Amino acid sequence: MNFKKVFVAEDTDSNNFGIVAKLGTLNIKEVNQAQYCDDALLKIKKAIFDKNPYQLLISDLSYDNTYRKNKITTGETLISEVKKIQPSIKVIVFSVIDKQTTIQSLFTHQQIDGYVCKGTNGLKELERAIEALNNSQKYTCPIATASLQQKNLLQLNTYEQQLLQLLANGYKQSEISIHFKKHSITPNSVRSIESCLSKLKDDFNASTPAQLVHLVTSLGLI
Amino acid sequence: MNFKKVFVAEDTDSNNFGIVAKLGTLNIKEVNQAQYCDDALLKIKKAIFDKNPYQLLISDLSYDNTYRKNKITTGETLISEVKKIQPSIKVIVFSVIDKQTTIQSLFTHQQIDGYVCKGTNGLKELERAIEALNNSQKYTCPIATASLQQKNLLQLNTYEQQLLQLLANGYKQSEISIHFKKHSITPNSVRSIESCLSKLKDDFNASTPAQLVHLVTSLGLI
DNA sequence: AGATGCTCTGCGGTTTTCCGCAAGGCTTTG
DNA sequence: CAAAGCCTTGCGGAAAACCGCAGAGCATCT
Repeated sequence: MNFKKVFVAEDTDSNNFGIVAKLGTLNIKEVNQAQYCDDALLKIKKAIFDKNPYQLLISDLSYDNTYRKNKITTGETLISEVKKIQPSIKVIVFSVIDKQTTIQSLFTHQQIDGYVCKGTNGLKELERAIEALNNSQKYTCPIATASLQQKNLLQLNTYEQQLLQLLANGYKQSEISIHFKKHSITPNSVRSIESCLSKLKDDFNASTPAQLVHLVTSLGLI
Repeated sequence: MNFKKVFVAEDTDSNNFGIVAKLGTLNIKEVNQAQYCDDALLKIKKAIFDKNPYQLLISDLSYDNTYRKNKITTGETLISEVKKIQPSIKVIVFSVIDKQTTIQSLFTHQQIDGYVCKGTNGLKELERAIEALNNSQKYTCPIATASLQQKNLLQLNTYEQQLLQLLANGYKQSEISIHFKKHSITPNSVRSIESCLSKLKDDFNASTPAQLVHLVTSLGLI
């Protein structure tokens, strides 16, 4: 089976134009696009209604919603909504994000069929992904694969994330303790919070709370 | 004067393809491109040597240098090097970055002619920029203009940047003091460092050093 | 020259963080 | 059931950060 009708959801017009132009060279008859998730969903709905649905959705993850109020604001939500009305559609995510957790979550929770990182060879990888899907295979580009395979040493559980988030928001250890008690999150003694932070500083090779927060912030872990 | 020969330096192929395709629709005869700064400089040199130089350079700012060792790694350096060998060339920067300091610095130190932020309407803005340059005007897209016009309340001087950088790198106040003394940066007493941090926390509405570091990190100020 | 204002600096006391220690609770193991 | 192991918690002392105060140094103004 070869894709004949593909939809591209991507807000940045230079990227959008580039993807659509590339798909034009791949013997795909019909390529349409939207720069907003709401538009994308509408057009995909319309195609179903017209009994000529899209076979493949290529979607970005983050969208600029500054100048328009959109119901759907992220690629993940768009994919979820599209799958509700058309479960059979194939989905490739095309994004700059190469975070292990993000990619994993999309394959697990949204059952996407491919993940390609934008970059120097993004379009070439996208072409490979489409080929793979044509052969009923899933596809992850090399960068995404590398990310998925790396040992997740630097990953935070929910408790650690909450703790660091509060720390980053200016809470003192004693205030974090109070907050945890109020929300029944355990352990919640000041001593335990101290220990956890001490362990995290060890893990991340940080010598101060400030450095720890700097690291997890730049790594996008909180 | 209308541009006949334009060079595009942009590492992400989907963007690159999009820009080149767009320029193709704008009655520009010759458009060439590179995905690495070193290549870009080489090709621009070659064009001068062939007595058929480029009239306009459209360049990104950040380049992926993971899989190749390049001499020139940033757009700013590329522009600087290109201007050395061809001062008359016009330059438009096309980047996602919308930070006031970055944009200002490029107009001041590199004498660029236009700045366009990638985004929903990036390509349209790029077209306007080219038009403006054709009329011997400089151009900044609306997003960049907005960024330039906003009061720079949240901006750091060199001293503050250095201080916060050290803090983010795990230095204690006493260690920062020692470091400043070693590098003859004043004021360098622990008390002065305390005061400066206290003032910064006030400015940024932060109650702990950790929160302060979180804020300046997410705002991209360090 | 003296008065004024400013920043930088050191001191001392309070608050917060850090860290080892030991008691209590819970589960696992023999 | 007791022994062992692990986690949680509180305590106490050391280290670091915080903050007001006052003196020193320097430039400006009268």
